[in-house]
Amino acid sequence: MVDDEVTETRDGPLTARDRFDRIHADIRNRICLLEYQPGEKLSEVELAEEFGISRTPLRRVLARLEDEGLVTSVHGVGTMVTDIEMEELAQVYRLRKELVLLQTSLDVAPPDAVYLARVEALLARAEALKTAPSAKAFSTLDRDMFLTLLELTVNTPLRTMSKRLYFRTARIWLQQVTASKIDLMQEIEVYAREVRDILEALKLGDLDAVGHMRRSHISLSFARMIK
Amino acid sequence: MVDDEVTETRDGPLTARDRFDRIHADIRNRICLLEYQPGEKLSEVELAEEFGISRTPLRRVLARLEDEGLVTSVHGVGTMVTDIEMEELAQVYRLRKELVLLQTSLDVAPPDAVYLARVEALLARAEALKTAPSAKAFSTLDRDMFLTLLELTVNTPLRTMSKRLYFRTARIWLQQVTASKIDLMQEIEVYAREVRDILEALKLGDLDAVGHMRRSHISLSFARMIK
DNA sequence: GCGCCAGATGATGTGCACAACAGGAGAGTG
DNA sequence: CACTCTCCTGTTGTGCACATCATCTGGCGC
Repeated sequence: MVDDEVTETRDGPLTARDRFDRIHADIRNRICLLEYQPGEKLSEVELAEEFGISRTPLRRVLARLEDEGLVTSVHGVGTMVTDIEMEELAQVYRLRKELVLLQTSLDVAPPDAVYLARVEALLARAEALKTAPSAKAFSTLDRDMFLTLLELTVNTPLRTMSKRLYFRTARIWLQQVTASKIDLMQEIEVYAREVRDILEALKLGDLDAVGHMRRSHISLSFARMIK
Repeated sequence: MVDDEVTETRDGPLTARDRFDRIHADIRNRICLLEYQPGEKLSEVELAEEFGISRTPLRRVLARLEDEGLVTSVHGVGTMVTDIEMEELAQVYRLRKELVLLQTSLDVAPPDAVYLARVEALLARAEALKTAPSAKAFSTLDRDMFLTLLELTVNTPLRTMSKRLYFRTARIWLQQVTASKIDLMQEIEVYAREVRDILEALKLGDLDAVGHMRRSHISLSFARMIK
């Protein structure tokens, strides 16, 4: 139930946990952005050197990534980035379709003006992608959008589990785009429209509509992905 | 997404992961059965000696328990069993009420005769509790019942998250009983009736009814607990 | 030439000593 | 007597050397 996001750069000295969270989020992003491809071997010693620590604390990070299903370690072989089987991908998406409804119905915190402004900024980023398309930038935007919409609920366990599920499969979409199995421009168009719709519903205070729209988006996204 | 349950005692030599899962489930059970009270300090060296390993692998177990919210480690102070605040307890229960519906509607595996027999055995254990009431035995039965009903869905992520949530708050009920804030005999009566109802619905193949019954049971259980 | 086994190699897993840190006890001072 | 500073003790966090394991390679027997 521990929030695994790096909250802010504090004034005090960096504690061990701060380093841990930082490195964990860092490696997780690399995996989600396909900088580490599925099947690729991660060297503990190399990563430890890069982050300026020893293997011991790094192994704790890898252990957590393994719990989250992003890597698997095999004694004597190595630590490899996991691939995702079709069946599990489908299971994750089916579950996410249900959880997204809860995110706008369970312990919701109504959005204020500041929040709406942040979503508007995200919409601007989506629009900007049209003129400068980039798969990585898209992935990053989608992640930020996801985390922002997750703030609508204050239910901590729901947040934690939704996050785990999201990061578990976030790289698949990017993988499909890279393999040219999804048309990037079309995907960006669709996404911008979706963000506009969500923003509209947020302004009207219709969170139920937000939930069901997101649910259909996830469903359609999955359908396009396995097409 | 890794299944953290000890599946079976294999013939081959115990691998590191087997030991890890075993020790993890062991300590988790102790916490859930209040053998380690909330706030109690767990000594890494003592636990390591007890399990016949060094601190290094044991710390990995504790790290996972910390991720699951069962303990917290503070540098220079110690590793303490967490307490659960009222607000978080409520959040967990609200979420569990929703997830339990999914467990009988998302990727369900219809129960067969063998499965029904297992539930019947659980019912027998519930009935037996009436003549030999025991809070710990009740807790253990509730856990086994939970894990058994969880098999109704084959959605792995749903299973994993439901389990995490369950074990996060499993000890609270036992705590309330120990503090005599809940009447054990009455609780056992109610529970046996619930199991009978669930078994009935299972035999009829009405999984939807099972889900909604469980949902109401969770809701009522929470209401009795905070009374 | 073919098959098999021993050794080399490189990876993760473990044990251990030490560093870093928080909290308490006790002496010293006003 | 109250307060504070310092040292001491116990705990978690880290670095490092070694154990354990899987894989590959090369030589040996046939």
